[in-house]
Amino acid sequence: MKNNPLPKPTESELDILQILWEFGPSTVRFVNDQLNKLKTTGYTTTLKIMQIMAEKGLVARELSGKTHIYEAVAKEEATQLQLLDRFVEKVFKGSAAKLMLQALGNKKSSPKEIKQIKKLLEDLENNKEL
Amino acid sequence: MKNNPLPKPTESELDILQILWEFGPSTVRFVNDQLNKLKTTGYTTTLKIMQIMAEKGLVARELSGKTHIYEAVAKEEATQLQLLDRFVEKVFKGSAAKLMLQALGNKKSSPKEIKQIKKLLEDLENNKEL
DNA sequence: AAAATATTACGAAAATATTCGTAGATAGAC
DNA sequence: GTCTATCTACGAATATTTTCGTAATATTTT
Repeated sequence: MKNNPLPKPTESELDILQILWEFGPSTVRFVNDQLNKLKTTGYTTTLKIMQIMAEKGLVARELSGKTHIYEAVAKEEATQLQLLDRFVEKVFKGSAAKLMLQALGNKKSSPKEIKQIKKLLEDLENNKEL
Repeated sequence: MKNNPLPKPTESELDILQILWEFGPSTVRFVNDQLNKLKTTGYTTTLKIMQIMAEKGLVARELSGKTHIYEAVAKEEATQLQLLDRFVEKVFKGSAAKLMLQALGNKKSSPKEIKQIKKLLEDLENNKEL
């Protein structure tokens, strides 16, 4: 029994995962309709990518009548974290702090979000271990 | 006179930019040697990518004797920010706060870095505009 | 100057990702 | 049943990125 880590999704695959995360198990038709709110994509293109994702194990599918229902196997937080690690490594040479300083300094965050982050920082300061 | 925004660098291009940012203007030979500390890459491969980067405007080059000296045109902070924007959009659907919560919760940051971030957050709270 | 060494230019091959046409299968409407 | 709409499978075409072989040019060594 294989237990390989899931591969890094490509950009198109990530678009599809976002939809499956948001709406739960879906048909290709539904996913394609959602995708087309952002960019035009042919039905067979979406189908093909979802088939590839199934081969890679990023999604699972189950037959329901004549159509397949696709479900994300890659979990949202785990995938985000995997991509974040890579991104920090590649772009910020491993310095998550530098990333955050740039993100905070240049993006508007709501006061509520800022409070949330401050609280987390205090927790981090008090509790060296998390 | 053109003033187009610089294109998003590919992964290999980013590896090269990191070296030029760190060491300043360099020859292909030097960049390739540095790259080979991370992964094996043939000299002509590095040369080709740097030539493409010059076409795109990501780097500039100047002849010095027989060799070219390449220099980053894309600035480090601006490039990081450009990539960060894209990344937040694609992976976190635009929520920088969510990204930071994940990054803070899962990465170790030094106390000094945490203080730095806290200070920035206070500035953000006091001064709605930055 | 000839030989050895290092560099650039060019283009093609390989690897990866994306797009879509076409054919065949299935389900529902008539 | 037959017709129509929808879906899947398959493979090929396109696009992008990465890799590298080869030839031409220039520099250094002997």
